[in-house]
Amino acid sequence: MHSFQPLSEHDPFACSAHDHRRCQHDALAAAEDACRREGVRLTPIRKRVLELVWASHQPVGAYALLEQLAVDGHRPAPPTVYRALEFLLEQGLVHRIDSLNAFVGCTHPGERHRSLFLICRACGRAQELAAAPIEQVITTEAQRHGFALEKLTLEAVGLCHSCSGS
Amino acid sequence: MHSFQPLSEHDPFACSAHDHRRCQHDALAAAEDACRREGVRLTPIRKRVLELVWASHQPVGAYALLEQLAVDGHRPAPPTVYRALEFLLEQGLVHRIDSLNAFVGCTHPGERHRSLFLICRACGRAQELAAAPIEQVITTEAQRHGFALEKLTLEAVGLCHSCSGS
DNA sequence: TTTGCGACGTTACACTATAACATCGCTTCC
DNA sequence: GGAAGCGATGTTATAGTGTAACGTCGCAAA
Ligand SMILES: [Zn+2]
Ligand SMILES: [Zn+2]
Ligand SMILES: [Zn+2]
Ligand SMILES: [Zn+2]
Repeated sequence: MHSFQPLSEHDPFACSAHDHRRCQHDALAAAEDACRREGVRLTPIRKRVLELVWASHQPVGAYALLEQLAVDGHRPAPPTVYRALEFLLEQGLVHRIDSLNAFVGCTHPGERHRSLFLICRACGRAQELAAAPIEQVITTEAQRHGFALEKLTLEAVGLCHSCSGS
Repeated sequence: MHSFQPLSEHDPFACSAHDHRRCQHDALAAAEDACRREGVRLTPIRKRVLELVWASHQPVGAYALLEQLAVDGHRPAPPTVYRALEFLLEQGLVHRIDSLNAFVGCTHPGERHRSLFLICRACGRAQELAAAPIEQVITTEAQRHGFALEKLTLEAVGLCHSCSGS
């Protein structure tokens, strides 16, 4: 077996039709593995932030995370949660959604990848898709202009199948 | 002849190799046309903000615009510049770069289009490319997941040909 | 003249993010 | 053991981005 638990593939927009506890649990297990493998520390705060990010498929803002942490009894200051998020970003365990100033759990931790996010403006949920085909087109286009691509932000906003009533 | 002055096509990364006064002038002329055509008012403030956005090919933040406006003698409050930007966005005269919280002049005003932005992390300049081919791929991919796409954020960060020293 | 309306002024505030420095616990090295 | 180093977190303050709410002003329609 390889070292990462593959997260179960499912449709995050299928609201009640999936066992999200399992999403959350698997994500935490995969994160433990990834950190052990990388020799970095998934400290209690970092783990708790990741758990909160995985509370749903809706990207969540840093200050919303702070409020959730406050429920635990602590009331940490902003740098605490931003440092945890920075760590999780570096380890590829969460993604930042630029168009929302929010963070969402990565569904493919441990794999080098770029992502396209489908973000429903009604329910707020986001789905992460592998951007490989699009990445190829964009890389080619960039090269045509002599541009060396490093980072890519691909975010689509619209209506998911649940919210468009189909 | 059609009603929009087509903006001159050139490479915004070719630093000193283009007459940027002309970029700026043409953009303002095209904006005048577009607003007259739409029956909306390009007021002095709106026009001045657009002119400032077009001061370079570098996306510029709202508060940087405020500082520039202050040089004119006025010192408007934030809502003034945000309202101008909102108008310019609605009219398709500027774009917002989500990954930078900044605004840049549209090089294809009056045409329905989606854009891919190439953003150089060294010189800060951005180039707007027509995203039509990529848009097609993404729309198809979204439809496969029952997702009705409405808005698209496509932003690539890297090094432009001038800054990569070639 | 009155009414309505769009644009702008003004004040205050909400939300997002980081700089700078202190503390604490652990490991390493002597 | 004690000193030094270092990563993680605590703490305080502040920077940067964006909006709500309400008032004013000028113009045009009725
Ligand atoms: Zn789930
Ligand atoms: Zn939805
Ligand atoms: Zn130019
Ligand atoms: Zn450059």
